[in-house]
Parts: sequence; C-alpha cells; structure tokens
Amino acid sequence: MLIGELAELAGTSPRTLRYYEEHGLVRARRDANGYRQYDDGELRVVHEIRTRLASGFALDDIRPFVACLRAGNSAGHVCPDAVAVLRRRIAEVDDYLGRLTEVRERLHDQLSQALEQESPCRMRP
Amino acid sequence: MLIGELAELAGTSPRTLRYYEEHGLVRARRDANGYRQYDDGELRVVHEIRTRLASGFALDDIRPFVACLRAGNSAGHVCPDAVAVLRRRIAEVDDYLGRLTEVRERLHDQLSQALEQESPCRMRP
DNA sequence: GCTTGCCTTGACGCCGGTGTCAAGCCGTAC
DNA sequence: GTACGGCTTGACACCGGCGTCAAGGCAAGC
Repeated sequence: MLIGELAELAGTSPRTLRYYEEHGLVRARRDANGYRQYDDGELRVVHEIRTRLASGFALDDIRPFVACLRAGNSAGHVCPDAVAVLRRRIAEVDDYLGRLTEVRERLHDQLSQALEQESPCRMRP
Repeated sequence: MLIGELAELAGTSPRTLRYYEEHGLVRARRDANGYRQYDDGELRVVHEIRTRLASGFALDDIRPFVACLRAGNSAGHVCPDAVAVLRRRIAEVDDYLGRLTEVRERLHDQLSQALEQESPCRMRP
C-alpha cells in the first residue's frame, strides 16, 4: 500500500503519515523507488493514533499503545506501559475537569449576577 | 507608575504589559522620556486580564470586560458586550466539559478492562 | 517527448501568550 | 567619565500537529 492509499483509508493526509513516521509511530518499507510501502496492519496503527489524539493524548504518549498493538495484542491499552500512560492521562483529565468545573461555576455566577443586577454600563444616573 | 512597578504589582512582566497594550487592552501615557506612565486604575485592568486569561478567555475576548471596567463599572462582566462573550464562553466550556467527560469515561473503561483482563502483553502462552 | 499524477525531502507558517536577547537611550550615583 | 539599572523598540524562540509550497524523481499513457 502506498502512502496516498493509506492516508485515504485512514481519513488523513500523506503529510500526517510522514509526520507519524518521523516520530517513530508508523512504519514503512521502501520500494526500489524510494516510495513508502505499508503493511495492511498499519491501518490499525494509524487508527489507534487518530483516536488517541482525538482523546487528547500527545503523540509521545501514544507510542506505548502502538507498541502494544505491534506486540500482537487485540487492543493498544492492555500493556503495562500503556496502562501507566492511561493512568496518568486519566489523572490529568480529572484534574482538568475539576478546574474547568470551577471556572464554569464562576462564570455562571457572574452571568446571573449581571442579569439580576441589570445595570447595563451605568445606564442608571 | 512606570512599567516595572506595575508589572511587579500585577505579578507579571513588562514584556507582558507591552503585549497587552499592543493588543489594545492596557493604556499608558508617555513621559517626555518616552517611558510609559500608568494610572493607578490600570492595576485593576491588568488583574481583570490576568484572571480572565486564567479562566481560559482569549485576549480578544477580554476586550469588552476591560471596556466595561473603564466605563466605571464595579465589575467587568456587567455590560452587554461582556455578557455576550460570557454566554459564549460558558457554552464553550459546557461543550468542552461534555466531551472531556466522555473521554474520561472511555479511558476509565479502558483502564478497568486492562486491569481485569490482566493480559500484560500476551504473557500467557 | 510530453503531460499527468503519484511520490520524495526540506523548510516555513500557524496559533497565543510570553521569555529572552539585542542595541540603544535616560537618569542617577560614584 | 563611567558604571549601573530602568526604560525603549524589534525580533526570534517556544510548543504540537499538521498545512502548504518548492523542487525534483518516477511511472504510465499518448
């Protein structure tokens, strides 16, 4: 499979696949041309990367998930390294959720205060 | 008040204050030197900016809050323009909270699945 | 031989808030 | 005079995941 075909199948671009390869996530053999030749299994790898990215993982954090897939596992998150990253990420998300919830409450308070106060820019003399 | 002093009082840097000015948020007169001279009221403005930034507002979105303060209001969020931004931001935060909560649940599921499955990288023959 | 379409590497752009360095002016203290 | 600290503008660096353009090689059809 050439890069354009894999990109099409994975719903992304050749540029993106080269970027993943540059960061050690996707692998390709080379034709005599120099063209990248991909195994069919790389499609699952790319899918793993895309879904992890969409979940907020950084590329570096996705590496163990890909390694886990390559080791032949049915899912990328069943290996110890991946579990470690998973725990860390969950902690980050929980933390972020906490702070974001606080922010949300502050903003809600400000909104209701602004509405009940109804003083649109000192319109009352 | 010179820029260094205001930066100190506001817990930030001269560089940052110049950036805010460049984006039309902070104002300063100029000494014969060319040195920026700040009114005492600018400290509140800078505080407003810093707290809004910490709440996830972008600089451009903070402009109406600053304008509201300059108009003499006791808080930056009581003017119509600011309220509009506030509503929009609340919607964004709510949306983000929703997606982040979904992500969190997926990750939790993956973690518990990994733990109960206890197949650390195909260790079982 | 020429066009067309795939591929290659290399490199800059973006976003947003700030750090940081350069080169130079200003005022005060020694 | 000179050393020092504060100020000025201008401009590059950073982070991360790409988009995008440049310049060129390769294969296939006419």
